[in-house]
Amino acid sequence: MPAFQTSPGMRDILPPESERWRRFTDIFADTVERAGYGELISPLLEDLGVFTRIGDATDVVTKEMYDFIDKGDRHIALRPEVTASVCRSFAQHRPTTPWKVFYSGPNFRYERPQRGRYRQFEQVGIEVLGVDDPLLDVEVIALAWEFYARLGLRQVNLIINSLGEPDDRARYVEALRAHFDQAGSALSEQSRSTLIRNPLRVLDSKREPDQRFIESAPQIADFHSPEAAEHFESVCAGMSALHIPFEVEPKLVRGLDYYRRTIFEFQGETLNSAQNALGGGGRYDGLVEALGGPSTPGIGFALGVDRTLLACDDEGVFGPEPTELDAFVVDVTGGLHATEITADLRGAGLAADRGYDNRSMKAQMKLANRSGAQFAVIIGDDEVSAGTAVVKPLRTDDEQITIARSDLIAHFSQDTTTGTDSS
RNA sequence: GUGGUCAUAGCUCAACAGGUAGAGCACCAGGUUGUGAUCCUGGCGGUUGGGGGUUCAAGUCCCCUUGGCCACCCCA
Repeated sequence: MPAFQTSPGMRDILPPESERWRRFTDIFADTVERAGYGELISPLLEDLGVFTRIGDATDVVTKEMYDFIDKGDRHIALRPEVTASVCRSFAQHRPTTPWKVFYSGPNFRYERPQRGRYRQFEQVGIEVLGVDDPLLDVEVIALAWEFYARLGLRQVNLIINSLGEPDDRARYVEALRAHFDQAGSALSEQSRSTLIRNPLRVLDSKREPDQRFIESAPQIADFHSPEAAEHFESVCAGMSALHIPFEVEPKLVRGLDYYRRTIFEFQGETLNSAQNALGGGGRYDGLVEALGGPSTPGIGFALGVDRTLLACDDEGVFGPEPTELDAFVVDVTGGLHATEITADLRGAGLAADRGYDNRSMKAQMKLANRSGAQFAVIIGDDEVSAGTAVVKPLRTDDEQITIARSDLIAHFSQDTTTGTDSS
């Protein structure tokens, strides 16, 4: 056992898995940049107050926050999510609207880790501030949908709901409270304490005794104001126009208190664990104001990288891809020639690696094979005295050839431009 | 935070009812006097997560501790 290991819920992402992570964020960035979103790079640390605005009834704020006092007596927290930071940034810089941004990076929540749930976890997401249009809701959801499609994921279920305007939501919460109060002690103990803090969340309970009360609970749709109902109808109509399959789930409430009106969640069909939420989001029209900015509508989503990748594993899509090398230089004359040749190849824009420590030819050829390189470039005493190099194909049965050292770069440049074009 | 379960070589696992640790893969070296991916041979590698206890004897039983996983909770 090593002297040190990662602390709970933290882990190293090693190659080749890390390459897949980067490709994941690259594809995400490409997807949303084509829709007019620009990247916002915001701090991992914020004033604690930025996050307490998320809502004091959410566990994310009350018990999962990593916070500390810094040397200047400021109360600082590691971000548990990014939406609040985006709104803080908007309130601080007052960019012109619509402000369409995306982000990717780590977030921190102090929870008990398990598969698909870590204390440091990666999310990608987008946020749009300053637009009330329900067709923006459609665009936002559709971009997530498109991203899943680009990864190759097929077994993803989209569920949506509307929490109504703040007043609708408040009336609904009271109705729920009254409903569950009737149940009295028949309700599970945990749900009874949840009921005091946040009646909406009782709908999330998976405990058996609660189920029949959840079944018979009032429906949010009955509390929608005409405006909220119209907004939601437009969202559904837009989704249908794009032929994106979705399901309206009246019991979907989501965890963060700032949500208003449209909310949605993507669930992985193949993930039968409790951590099946691949991503989710919704409208949070009051959040910028709560952070000291002007009254501004907002909507966005966040997608969990870990869980999405787990779903990809289950579907056998978007696997790690081995790094591609054009050449691996085997030099059994001490290594100085390999130093020159790899530098030349790399300088010409080719991908080249080499063996070290002047190991035996057999050992270096094994490395060459394992490296995934297309060709081995072999330098021995004969080649040095003749001023040549041996080029041996490693992926085909073609014969190796001997060419002049001076022709090496030209040979490879030609071969790779006419050869495998992976783009 | 609560409950359950597990922890043996770098990885995946084995070791009858307590008797002093083994395989496959990986890695290294040879078989092939310059040439990998196959095959054969050999080698490296573990104070059995850590600490304490019971016993003549503990990977195996008991307690504590650390960590993983699962469920609750919550969410990505």
